[in-house]
Amino acid sequence: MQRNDRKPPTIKDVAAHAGVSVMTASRAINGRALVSPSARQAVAQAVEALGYVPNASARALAGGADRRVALLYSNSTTSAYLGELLLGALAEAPQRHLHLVVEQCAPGAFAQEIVDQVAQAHVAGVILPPPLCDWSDLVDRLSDRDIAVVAIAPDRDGPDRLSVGTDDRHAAYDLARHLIDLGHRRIGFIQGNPRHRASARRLQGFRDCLGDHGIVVEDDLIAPGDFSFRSGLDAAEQLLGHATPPTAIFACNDDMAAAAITVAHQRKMNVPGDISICGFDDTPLASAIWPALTTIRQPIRDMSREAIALLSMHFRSRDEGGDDDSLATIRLDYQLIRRQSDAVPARH
Amino acid sequence: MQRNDRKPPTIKDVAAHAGVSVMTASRAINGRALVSPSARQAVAQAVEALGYVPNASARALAGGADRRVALLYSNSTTSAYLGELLLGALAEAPQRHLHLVVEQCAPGAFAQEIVDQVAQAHVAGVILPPPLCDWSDLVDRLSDRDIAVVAIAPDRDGPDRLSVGTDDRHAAYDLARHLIDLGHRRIGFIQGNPRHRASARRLQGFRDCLGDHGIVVEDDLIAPGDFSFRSGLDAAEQLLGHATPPTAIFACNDDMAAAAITVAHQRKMNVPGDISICGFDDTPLASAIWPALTTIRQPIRDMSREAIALLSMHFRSRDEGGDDDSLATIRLDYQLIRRQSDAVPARH
DNA sequence: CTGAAAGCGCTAACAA
DNA sequence: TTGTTAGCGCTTTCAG
Repeated sequence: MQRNDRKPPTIKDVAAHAGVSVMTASRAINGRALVSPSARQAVAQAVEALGYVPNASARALAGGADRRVALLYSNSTTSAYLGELLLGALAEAPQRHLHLVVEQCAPGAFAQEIVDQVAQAHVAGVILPPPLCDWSDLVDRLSDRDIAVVAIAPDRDGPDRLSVGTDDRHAAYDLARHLIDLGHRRIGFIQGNPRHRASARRLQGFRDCLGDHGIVVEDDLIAPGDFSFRSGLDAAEQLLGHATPPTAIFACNDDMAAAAITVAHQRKMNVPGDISICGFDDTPLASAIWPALTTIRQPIRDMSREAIALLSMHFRSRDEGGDDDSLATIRLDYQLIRRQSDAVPARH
Repeated sequence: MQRNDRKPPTIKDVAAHAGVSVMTASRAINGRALVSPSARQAVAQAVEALGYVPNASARALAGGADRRVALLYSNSTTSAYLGELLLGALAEAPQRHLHLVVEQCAPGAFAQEIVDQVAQAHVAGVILPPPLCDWSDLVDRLSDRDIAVVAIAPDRDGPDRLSVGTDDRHAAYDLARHLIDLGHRRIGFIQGNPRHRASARRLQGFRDCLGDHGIVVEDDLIAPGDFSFRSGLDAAEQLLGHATPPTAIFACNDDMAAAAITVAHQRKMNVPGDISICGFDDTPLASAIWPALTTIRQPIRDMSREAIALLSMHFRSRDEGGDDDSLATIRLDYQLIRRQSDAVPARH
């Protein structure tokens, strides 16, 4: 039961223990070339024996390569989403020699104020989760100041900007496909907030899938919504009150799916026996309710991880190749999470 | 539209700009004593003019005072909770000159493994959210290794350990009081998971309050639960199926309160017209459903903020006073969030 | 009250 | 393949 040492070992201790110079130790530790296998191994053993952990501050200071990057969030970012983003970013940043700072932008602030705030923090780049990433005035001003921007799941992406996201259309297609594979033919759809472009993309995926399977999409079965539980209630009433109600409902997010379940229960319908209901996003709500929702999970944590990686690569290429802007869009895989809210349709 | 400078200004630039030595600048910036008002002001102006931001790495390296502290979480910590904890800790840590690292402990790991992992990271202290903070084997082993531990909302606290939390009993008392003030006399209670001591404390607060107002607590009106939505469904059925049902329900968390609302709706009852329903914790669910829940909010973000502060003070006193362990328990204020799920009872 | 010198732990750059 | 020299930006001595 070894006690916590007063002073943690430094690279000097490692070098001494391994019988090499500090520089060789440094090189070995960082896995650089130009180190003999024997020296490499000796250092590795010393590190192990001493329980050496590099001092990040010293490393950053000496390397000069420590850059600050900010994760900016607004008060409309839910803490669950933010939590995931933070975990991904916090895990990746040290490995990329980036120092992460987290900043909240004041509610109702002007773009210029936010830019000033960020600039004052001397960050070289910012990660912008929605809805900030879709605030073009903000993004433009940041770019004008020479601050790199990575958008997380933006409404619009393209080769002219750094972004990471998932393919909403494709995910919606897959979820619809899942329902069709179960045997459903009449499928109701609850739309998301029309102001979010993701809504349109999810609907598009849904439509494409039904079309590809030769199913005609009735307008009556596409109900409006805005992502709120409340709107899901109304939409579900419309769908389930239909003369020939659907055997499945595809809600554009989990909240509205939960609302649909509530309405189904009010109407004494069994979920999923009488009606299958699927959500989107895999929020905590999805597994908090009964029946738990079959839904689509976005890899939020991976997104921020990739965002950090993207920034790191961007800085590197900019430092080296001059103005070589290797802008990129990373597309991550979503996941269909199957739970208990879907089943084969009841035979009539 | 000033461009982002290649190199951020250093303390040297500030000193030069202010016409003083680097040392005076340093002292002024850190608000130390022994600096003439004139020098202090000159430095302040220089900082302002140059947009100087101290380099945290350099500061930590030189000061030698950079300590690492870990926020340890298990996979049973929800991301919303974790997100709040992170925001608080990330905001406070830099100010206290502490470097925060975030570590997940592997699911199913033994206490010893987790301790080894933490020890390898060379942290001087850890913040333990529930349920980790109630794992006494883990806490003991950490202490044995001379690693300071701050428990967040532990089941059991006392003068022998560092902890921060809220007064569950008191909060429950207040919420019950709120219902009584509205005019309710028959109040149902849905218990939390009996394995969490918070459940017992909430029930105690509820009982105490009713007792203080001369209301007899019928055993029939105390329904079992375990914090899950599912259990809330059963409990609400029991309560609302009672020969003389209560006019209000106090659920031990939001999930169960949401379940109670679902059941009430199934029974064609109006919430809050026919029955008031309150939750606890103010999770995102509370405002995602209709009617939005009146509930108790725990200041999670402040808890982690205080936890960092506690660690900082602990280190300081230990460094100075030798083995002076000024252990402390911080109790934060909760907040009663009034939304739309409660009202005065209907006249019969 | 102020400043000069030294060094925190590490890694560029150079030399050997 | 290695070691040496310098210095990152800041703060701690300790002397003015």
